Amino acid sequence: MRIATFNANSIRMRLPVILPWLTEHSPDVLAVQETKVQDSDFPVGPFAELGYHCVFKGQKSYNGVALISREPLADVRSGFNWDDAVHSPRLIWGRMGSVWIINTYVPQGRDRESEHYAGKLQWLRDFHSMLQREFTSDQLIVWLGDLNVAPESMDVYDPKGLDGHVCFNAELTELFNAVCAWGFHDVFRHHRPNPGEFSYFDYRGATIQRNHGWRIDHILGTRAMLTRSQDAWIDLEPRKRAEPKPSDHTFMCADFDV
DNA sequence: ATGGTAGTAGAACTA
Repeated sequence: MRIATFNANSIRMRLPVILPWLTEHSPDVLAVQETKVQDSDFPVGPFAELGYHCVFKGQKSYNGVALISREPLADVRSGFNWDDAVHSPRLIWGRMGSVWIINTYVPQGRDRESEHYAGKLQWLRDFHSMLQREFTSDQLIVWLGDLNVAPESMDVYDPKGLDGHVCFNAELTELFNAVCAWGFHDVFRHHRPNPGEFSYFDYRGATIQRNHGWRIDHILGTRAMLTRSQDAWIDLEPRKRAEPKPSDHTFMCADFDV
């Protein structure tokens, strides 16, 4: 089973990137964040032509998540509570056979002093509660998406200069590790232990050429998924190209013997 | 360099 994640920064603008990538890499499931489209306007047709099914929860302009899969997903839910209007465009999950796929777009937080950062921390606590309520850690579960957390110093290009950022600080790391202690392991890092591997590069400042990136997109798995994982990688090619226009994030992908 | 770029909007906002 091949599972991938991609923050599209508008799924409609990114169709020329996503559709060829699906054809080339044939993931069983692609989790997308920042679709930036309300459900009535989601571009299901182009994915159907490639044989992919879509479930999604979005809104105008901001946020929005989707799961794009070869086979239809079962037991699809979004938000912390079914169809919750506030949280749904950031959380959608479903089941593919015995494997649960949880796709999240964790709030970025804007700045440390804002209520948005406090909301980010609360969002992670609510997510933790959802895990405890809905799942057990002995299940086959993948948690992936744009988590807006760089867990370790090696996950940012300048750990000294960026320390304290809303996506890279000790308080956030502690909370993130507490959520992961429920039962999630870093599948990407397990297979790629070396520094310098990033999934996000700011549009501003030729960051991709200098490898000035962040690893804030993640593929995590319960112990049972980690032991079944075979490989994981980041595909930088779509971010490097000028055309078709890239997202500021790129694809992370993992293979599992399931 | 409190800048820079991109997307959604159709002026600011979010990232």
